[in-house]
This record gives sequence, structure tokens and C-alpha cells, in this order.
Amino acid sequence: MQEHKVEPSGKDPKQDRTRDVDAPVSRNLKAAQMAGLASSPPDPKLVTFVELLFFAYRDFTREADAVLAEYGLGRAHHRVLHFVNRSPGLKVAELLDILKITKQSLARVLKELVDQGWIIQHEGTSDRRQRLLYATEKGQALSHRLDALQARRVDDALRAAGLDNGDTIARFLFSMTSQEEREKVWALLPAAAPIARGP
Amino acid sequence: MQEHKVEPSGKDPKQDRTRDVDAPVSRNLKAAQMAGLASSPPDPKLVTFVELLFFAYRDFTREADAVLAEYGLGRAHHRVLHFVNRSPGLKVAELLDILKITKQSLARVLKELVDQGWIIQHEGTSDRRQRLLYATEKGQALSHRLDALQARRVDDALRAAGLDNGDTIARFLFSMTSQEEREKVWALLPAAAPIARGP
DNA sequence: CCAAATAAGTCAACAAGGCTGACATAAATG
DNA sequence: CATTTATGTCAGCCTTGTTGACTTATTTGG
Repeated sequence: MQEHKVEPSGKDPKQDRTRDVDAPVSRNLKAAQMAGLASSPPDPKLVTFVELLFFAYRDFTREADAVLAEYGLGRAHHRVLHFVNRSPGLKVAELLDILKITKQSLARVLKELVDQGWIIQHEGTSDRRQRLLYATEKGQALSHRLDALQARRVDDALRAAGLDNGDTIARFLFSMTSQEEREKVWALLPAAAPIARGP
Repeated sequence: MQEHKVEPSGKDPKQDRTRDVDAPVSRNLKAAQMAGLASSPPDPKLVTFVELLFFAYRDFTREADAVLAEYGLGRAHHRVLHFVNRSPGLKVAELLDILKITKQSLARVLKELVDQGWIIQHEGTSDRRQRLLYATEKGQALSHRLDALQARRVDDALRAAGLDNGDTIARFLFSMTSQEEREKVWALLPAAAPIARGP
């Protein structure tokens, strides 16, 4: 039932455009774009990775969403809870920089998490303007449950990936983050981080 | 918690592929015990992969979003355009199954894409109820541009990942998708798919 | 042949989670 | 003490997801 065996020639009756679908990969894409010229299609093999990433993330998040829904929480709550639990004493400003959302977007979900007792805020000791964030026991338990769910999925996938010890995959994902962010991401990783920083 | 009977960290006769690191997780462990949880905290190494996936996807999508904004389009438009361009003649029902969104959500963005000339629909030849979807030349050009952007990022990351030819990473991502979806995802991949289906 | 199933479109209403910009505090800092 | 900083807040808007009911055209099966 899933038989889109799409002809590469793309011959549809009414549309008779000629497309060079099977053209070789050009490494001059950027130059061609800047010149406003039609570029050849990207390498299908690389596009496959793009699609795999989409499917992986789609299913990866759907699983946790179902659990969160039991508590009337959403994906945004999950992200906040996760990083707070992951880094107890996290500052609001740091969380904003991790999530790349605005103060308002964070405030909405954070308020709910605090009101419902998943997260508590403490005044900073050295700087009393700060509201350091901590997961309550209840929050830790939920975060733990969600982490376990996703960790299991990762574990299964690592196994299915083969004999690789995970370093290659970790380096791939790490390198998928923007250059400017890598320092911060690196700093956040636990000491046990399985990444040998790539060449 | 209901279906959560399995050990989250999967500590079975599994061969210890991961490096033996004495990660101090006492803080979380203590919390879990106080919360009455029987399971051990998730493996920090695996949680690192969860976080890496978040950061990778965060930045991966942000890049394309900026381009889309030039045209007043959003991420939802991108996904539709991508898969239509990728599989010319795609049926609406198939697209719904790929994206896992409702007919309404799709209808909204699809209508805009059609109205603005990125996508055209025509009647199916064998079944005239169907509205087969095709990217126009303009749509193909935009899809190529976005694909090129993301393909380049993937390419760079694959290089940074090391000597791996990509198969391991492709199998990892493929295995991150839900079991029930893999047949369909598999069918969608191009012939050039770099995946040797894992053991 | 006709009833039922199917593919797609549509309407109305709603929710989650992004965004902007302006403004309010309290505390630290030069 | 003036300014900067960390955080919170108000008001409102946009995108993209949701549900459920209903319509239309077409295919299919008894």
C-alpha cells in the first residue's frame, strides 16, 4: 500500500516540464543560488538523512508526548523540566539560551510547572536577583520517567546501528548543532559524555 | 507508569558497548529512591544522546526556517513541499500518514502552497477522486534550495563524525523511528538509500 | 444498479506554544 | 547614586496543531 514507486522521469500527463532529477551532485550550489540560477538537486543520499532525521524526531517526541498528556503537560513543559532536572540550580537566562525561546514563552510553561509543583525556584545566594530552578521530587520522578523512555529508544537504536560504540553517532549529532552553539552544548554535557571531540 | 515495567536502562545480557565511566548520578539516584521508584536512573550517556538530538534538531530546523521566512512560509509548509517534491504524484492521504497531522492542519498549509503556486494538484487518472500533488518548477526550486541547505549541514556533520560511511548513522536514525512506521519509511527512501537494513 | 465505502474538501471552534514590545521590580555594580 | 542586570508581567498576535460534523464526487461490491 505504500507503493509510491515514483518514476524518476516524473512523467505526468499534463505537466511536461523537463527535470534533471538524476543530475550529479553539484558542490556549487551556493554560487548558483546567489546567481539566481537553477541548481541541481541535492545529493539524494544526503536528503535521505534529512528525512530520516525528520522521522526519527517525529516518533521520538510522540512517545514522550503521550506520557506528558497524562499530566496535562506538553512538549514545552518537558523541555523545561528536563534541563532543569538535568542542571539543578539552572538560571532562567541559561534556560532561555538553551531552548532558544523568548522570555514570555518560557514564563508561560515555567509558571505552570512551578504552580503544579514540578519545579521550585530559590533565590540565588550570591546574587539575590536570580531565581535558581530546581526540580522537586515529583518533578525529578517525572523527568526520570521520560528520560528512561527516550533513553531506551536511543539504546535500542544504538544497538540496531551496529557495532559502533556510539562515538560516531554522538559526533554526528554534535556536529549537526550550529557552530556557535557547540561550546555551550559541550559545556552542558555530562562528564561521561561519549564524545571524543571530532577532528 | 502503567506500562513502564521494563528496566529503562536495559541492563540485560547486553554487551557493554559503552565505555565504563563512573558517572556520579547520586543526586538523581537519591531523588528517585525518595520518590519510591524502583528503577534506576537512566544512563547519563544515553540521556546525552537525547540532548544531542534535541540540539541537533533545534539548529537543523532553525536554519531552514530563516529561508522560509523570506517567503512568508513556515516549517509546516516546508514539510509538505519537501515530501511532495520528493514524491511527485503523492496522494493527500499518503502525505497525512507521513506527517502525522490531521486533514485540517494539512489543508491549511496545502491551500496556501497551491494558491501561491508552489504546488499543483491534478486528478488521478485511474481514480478521479484523488488529487495528486506535484511541486511546480517554482516549488521545486525552493525545495532544492532548502534541501541543499540541510544536505550541506548533514554532509558536514557526516564528515565530522569520522571515517564512517554513514551507514551506521543512517541505521541509528532509521531505528529511532517507531517500529510500526519503519516499513513505510523504508518504502519512501530512494534507491540510493545508504541503509543496509540492520540485523 | 444501487448502496456503501472511500478520497478529498470544508466549516467552526479551540489549544499549545511560539512571537513582539513595552513596562515593572529588585538587586548588583561602577 | 545612576545604571545595568535578572527576572517577571501585561496585552496581543501568529502558526500550527486538535476535534467533530458535514459535503461532494467517485469507486466498489453485493
